[in-house]
Amino acid sequence: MVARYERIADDLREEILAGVHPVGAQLPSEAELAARHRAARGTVRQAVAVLVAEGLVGSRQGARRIVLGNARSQSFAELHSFAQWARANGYRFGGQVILQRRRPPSAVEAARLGAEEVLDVLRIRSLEGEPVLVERTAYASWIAAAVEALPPDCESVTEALYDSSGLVFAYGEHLIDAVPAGAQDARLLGIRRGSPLLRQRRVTTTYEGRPVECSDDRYRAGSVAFSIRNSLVANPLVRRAGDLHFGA
Amino acid sequence: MVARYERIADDLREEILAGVHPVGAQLPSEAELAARHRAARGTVRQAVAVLVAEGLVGSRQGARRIVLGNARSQSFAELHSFAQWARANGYRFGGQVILQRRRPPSAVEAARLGAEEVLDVLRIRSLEGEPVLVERTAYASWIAAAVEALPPDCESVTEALYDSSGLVFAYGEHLIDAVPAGAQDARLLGIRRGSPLLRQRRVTTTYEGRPVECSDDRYRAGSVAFSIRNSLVANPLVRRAGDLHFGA
DNA sequence: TAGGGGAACTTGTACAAACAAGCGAGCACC
DNA sequence: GGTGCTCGCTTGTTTGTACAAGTTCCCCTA
Repeated sequence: MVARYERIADDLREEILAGVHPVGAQLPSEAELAARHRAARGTVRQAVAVLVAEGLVGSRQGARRIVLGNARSQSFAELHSFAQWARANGYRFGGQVILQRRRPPSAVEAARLGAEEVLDVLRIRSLEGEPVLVERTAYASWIAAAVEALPPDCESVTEALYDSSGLVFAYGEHLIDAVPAGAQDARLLGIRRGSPLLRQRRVTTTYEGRPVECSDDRYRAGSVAFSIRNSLVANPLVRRAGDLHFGA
Repeated sequence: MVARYERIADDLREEILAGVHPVGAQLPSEAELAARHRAARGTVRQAVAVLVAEGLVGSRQGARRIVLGNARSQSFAELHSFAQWARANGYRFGGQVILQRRRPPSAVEAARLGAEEVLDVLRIRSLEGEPVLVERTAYASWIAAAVEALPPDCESVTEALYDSSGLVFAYGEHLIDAVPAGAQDARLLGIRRGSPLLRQRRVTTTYEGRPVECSDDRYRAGSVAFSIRNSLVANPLVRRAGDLHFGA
């Protein structure tokens, strides 16, 4: 059973992606959408809020909403799971465990995962036949056994862990920066040492807030980029119009 | 006049940051919060939604909300404006225009800005006295004159343009990846050619959806990282495949 | 013609009420 | 002991109403 507002949001999104509402155009008013879908205004507002959060639509008090983009920007799953992202975008991809062992956690890992022992896994991932990603993940000990049970060439660890243990990765914190390739990175990716890599460090937790893994993913430059669409609305500027008449 | 739900959200955020609700702990129920603040449940829900969107709090049906983090994540202003980010974090910073000229737009810029001519500005930015950022921005012609009127060592272009023209950067689309430093990058940042740089390309528009600028910012590795906190429910960040013609 | 004043429209905030759906703890039963 | 079930609590969805606040555009006036 999908919620009413989700169906309305889906309808609207589809219209936007189909070009019914081109970029820069105005969306129908809440009242009109409410009438069209025979829903209360609150429900329509909830639907539009979804699109605003996705960055597809811009909204400000008093003016009609406008269309900001027409590309589907997608979900947590894509950001978290290389496999889900690659599959959703129709890429050929693969993965291979290079090294896997239990060891005591580093100071950072101990603080993040709160574990006495972690399962350290080194994976290499490929896209369209080319190696693009070196993944170093430390799993909390309570999930280690399930990870060890996976085949070394497991395509999607996220999905495999869900199937085998019902584990759901629900929240993540990500740090993105650039680093030069180390000796091991260079060998695994087939590039020169010191080449630029896009690094994504993350900590993932379950719904209950229990930390699951702590990972350091390094992408070959040019293979992958991160995209963000955002707006002032979520974090309003402190200044207000009115300075306008006096300022310069 | 601040909205009621914003005050409630601020209160809650403050409590979380102060450690009243430590990471992993449960938040008071909506009913309790409503009683405490003498507000309707809907208002409280709106307040909590803010924190959920910020990634501070996790929420799922049936269970009490839990605290996910105790650090504020990046705001739009911080992501958009180097100066505002640096100031908010208490860093010493500076800026200097290296080159500024009008020129015809590239194909990409023409498509994104819809202009016949752009103002091309090359800026270098420093943090704690060290040069960390090379900024190449193409401004749409309708704002070019205002940009040219700014002093070459203008600290915050965003704020200066707001003061002089009432211009507000409202929406942004950002692409983040890693690239090797070119000859000019290397010279300006005082690093070796080929060193890793964290690149943030962005297009910014006004409230009306009118494109203002198209920029290519390159950070020295190690100087800056982007941080994102997300959940299964909502997240703003998306991964994109390489070979990225910007915005296509 | 330029500018001010409104009126109509549109989104934002707040309250109240009701039901649906999921979670967790405790209880009874085997 | 453990398994399954029920019940109360909590969050999710939906509707309705009222007012506040900002935008847009037309019309009237100077």
